[in-house]
Amino acid sequence: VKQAARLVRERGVPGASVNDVMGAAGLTRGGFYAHFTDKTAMVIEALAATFAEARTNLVETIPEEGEAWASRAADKYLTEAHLDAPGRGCVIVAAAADVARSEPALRKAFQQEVEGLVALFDQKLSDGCSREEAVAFLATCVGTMVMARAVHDRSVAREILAAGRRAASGIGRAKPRR
Amino acid sequence: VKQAARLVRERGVPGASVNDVMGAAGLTRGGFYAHFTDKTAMVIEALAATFAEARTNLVETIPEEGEAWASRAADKYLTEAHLDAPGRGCVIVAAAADVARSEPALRKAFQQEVEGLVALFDQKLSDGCSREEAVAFLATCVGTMVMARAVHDRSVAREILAAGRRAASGIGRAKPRR
DNA sequence: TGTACATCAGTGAACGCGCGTTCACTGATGTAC
DNA sequence: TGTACATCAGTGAACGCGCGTTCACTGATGTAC
Repeated sequence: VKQAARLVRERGVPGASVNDVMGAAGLTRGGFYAHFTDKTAMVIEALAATFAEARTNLVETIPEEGEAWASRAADKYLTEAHLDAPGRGCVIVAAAADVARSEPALRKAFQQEVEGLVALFDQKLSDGCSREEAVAFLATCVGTMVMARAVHDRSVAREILAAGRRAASGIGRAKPRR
Repeated sequence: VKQAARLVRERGVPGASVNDVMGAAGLTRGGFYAHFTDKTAMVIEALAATFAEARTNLVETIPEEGEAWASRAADKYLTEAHLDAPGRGCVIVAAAADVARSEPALRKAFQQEVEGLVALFDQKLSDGCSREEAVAFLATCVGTMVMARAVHDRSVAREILAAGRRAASGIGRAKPRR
């Protein structure tokens, strides 16, 4: 029944209506409250599922560490395939702006998931890098995808993705001494 | 009548209802179509107004160039004041995800505005920097603010802002030689 | 093995509400003569 | 200067629609005896 995860990513939190989620699961609207207390509860469960997916895709699947990890993760995340498949992509890109306008319960759940992801990133970047760089890596990836999705022409989207890939890849790199 | 600009940034595109915009302007719902052909047309005008604001705040107001500009612009953009005042803040943060799900006309207008802003950033970064770095600068700032807004605790938001500030400030910097 | 009953996921109609848009209208303004 | 008329921003009721949620219900399942 977590078609919710797909619809939240495709259409945002307000766009993922109870009707449509239940319909996508082959059920009718009324039965919803046998599974969730609330629409918010559904969104929170969808967050958990999609962040788990992200952990698998970006951390468990990429064996490298440090700079090499950052480079491979950025290359995997900032692709046209990801651009074109929001329903199977990053939930932060799709829903963070909605979460920002939502009730504290949802924001709390979101924060917890983000912190978990940052902790994993930090571990991967490890040597010589701080949590700060893990956060910056995530923010750069998210910002890049948000902008690439919003733009009209494919060529412009590609330019944005390329710029983001370069910037994010460099984050694990030892800092210039100056 | 561009209270629209404020409401789009506070509540997103679907959240800025025709009723509320007209109400905020002291008018009633029916008169809307004497000013705009469409809700989309209103959003497009709101975009134009808010991007103009951004150009003033981040380019015209900051005389420095190159690395110093990036540093000052990031410090100005990634503040708690901006975090707390979405209605007077960056429209990309508030609405890019909505634009990504909207009709081509809106996406086209958004793209044009983004390109204008990137061109200005590029000019400011000028020596030794490419358009690519102007794009990365913008993406990093946007991603940072999006995440900082969505998180629940002030302390976490502050951490994210600080990380973004550091990453964005470094973007005008001469690259390490390696 | 066979009957009686409790459980509970799922149904579908209904609720009150806000949305974007339309439409016949009002009433102040400005021009024409 | 004074009357007649066109313009058009703004009004407020109405439209069809989809939203989240509720509620009495159905019907398959599993347990108790």
